[in-house]
Amino acid sequence: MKSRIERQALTTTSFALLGLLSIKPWTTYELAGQMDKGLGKFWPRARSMLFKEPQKLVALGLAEASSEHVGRRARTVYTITPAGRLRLTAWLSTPGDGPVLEWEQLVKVFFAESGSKEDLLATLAAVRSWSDERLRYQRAKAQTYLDGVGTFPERAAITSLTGSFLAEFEALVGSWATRAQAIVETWPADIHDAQPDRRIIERVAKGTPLAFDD
Amino acid sequence: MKSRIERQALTTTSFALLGLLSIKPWTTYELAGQMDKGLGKFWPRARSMLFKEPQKLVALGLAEASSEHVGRRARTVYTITPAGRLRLTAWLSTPGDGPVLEWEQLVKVFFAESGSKEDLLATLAAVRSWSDERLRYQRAKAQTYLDGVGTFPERAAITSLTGSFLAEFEALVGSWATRAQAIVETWPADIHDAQPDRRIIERVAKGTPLAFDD
DNA sequence: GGACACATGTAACGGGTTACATGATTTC
DNA sequence: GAAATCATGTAACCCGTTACATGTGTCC
Repeated sequence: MKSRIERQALTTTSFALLGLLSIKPWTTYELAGQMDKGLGKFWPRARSMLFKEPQKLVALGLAEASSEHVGRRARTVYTITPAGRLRLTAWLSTPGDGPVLEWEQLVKVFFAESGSKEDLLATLAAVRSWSDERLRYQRAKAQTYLDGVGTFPERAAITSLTGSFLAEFEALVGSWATRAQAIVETWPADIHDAQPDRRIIERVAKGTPLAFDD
Repeated sequence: MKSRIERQALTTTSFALLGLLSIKPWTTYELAGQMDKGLGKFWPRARSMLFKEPQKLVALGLAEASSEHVGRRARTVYTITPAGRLRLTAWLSTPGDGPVLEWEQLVKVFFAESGSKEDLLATLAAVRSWSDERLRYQRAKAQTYLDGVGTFPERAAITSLTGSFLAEFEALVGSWATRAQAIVETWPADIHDAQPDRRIIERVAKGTPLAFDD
């Protein structure tokens, strides 16, 4: 009979951490930083997860923990084991799930008829701000690579793929919001009376390059 | 001292259900169907949630439940109350969270160096399939509106906004995958040796219209 | 030497998932 | 009339969150 820990299946979160460890050893705090900067943009998890998960990896022999000291306070550094690398490689050869989007603001847009036109415009403005801020960050990060001061230059081939997706996604969110704002402006105060823009529906139906134009 | 139920704050999931009820009364099963078709694309939840949440709404007086019978089996129909409408309207005037993306396949791309080039190309091919399938669905749905047989024609002004975002997002995912495939093809078998494409990084840094071109 | 940001965790709770169970309806 | 599919739920489990607690450098 297997112990509890052994039975637990590894989650995508486990592999995300294992993947980071495959790059170099990290303290838990550094791991959290990586989550904010890169990985967390497409696999977001709370900080506290990053304290629990590595312990599971250690219990399974996929990582090792070592204690360091800062003053009289301890901290833990995690290192991947050969077994961990094998497990990670095996995982990469299995199919993964497609993108899952969770967007509260869009839920509010979807039910906008129960609110005022101003509410809807305010939500769209917030969407634009979100996009602007994210893009500012993403651009700055790309610039560090051009300046030769990027964090992991040896990984730039890969991270430019994921990074460019993120930038395009954030740009799409922003340009969609701008277009939506322009459309909603033309609507009457009572959203129930708004008429659909047939051109938009046609573009979706035809699959014509839904574009960043205008 | 308040009872447990009263104290529980409503979640976005609660409001999503309340929003659906604001359109018309539904059985739980129909609610689940709506999740698959529309809302679930940007607020995905398991079916079982849709049985628990409405009970909370009823306990708070925001909805009412009535029992119908099909054969000797009972089913529940939920209807929104005036208090429920007020609550929904109030919610719409508060700010919402920005998009949250969770994408396991992109995690696999991010750690592709630990796997083979074939693994990476397989993942990218799966991304394309995902995009193709979703777009097929989205296009068909848009076509029903052009044909005048859409489910809620009176809501078309709103749903064409959310629907066009979804279509553009799915198209972006697909075109990104295609471009990534082309780039990865040029890489050596050992991904560690791959050289970054400087043009991509420049485009992100400049914020130049990251486009669907090529 | 007080304030404040940075660093390092723990504990409890609950939203959400997977798995299970079973009744109706249609198909052939 | 068996099989497959649609319809309607329940229950247990756990991943992930929020809230809490406390140590360490640094700025002025």
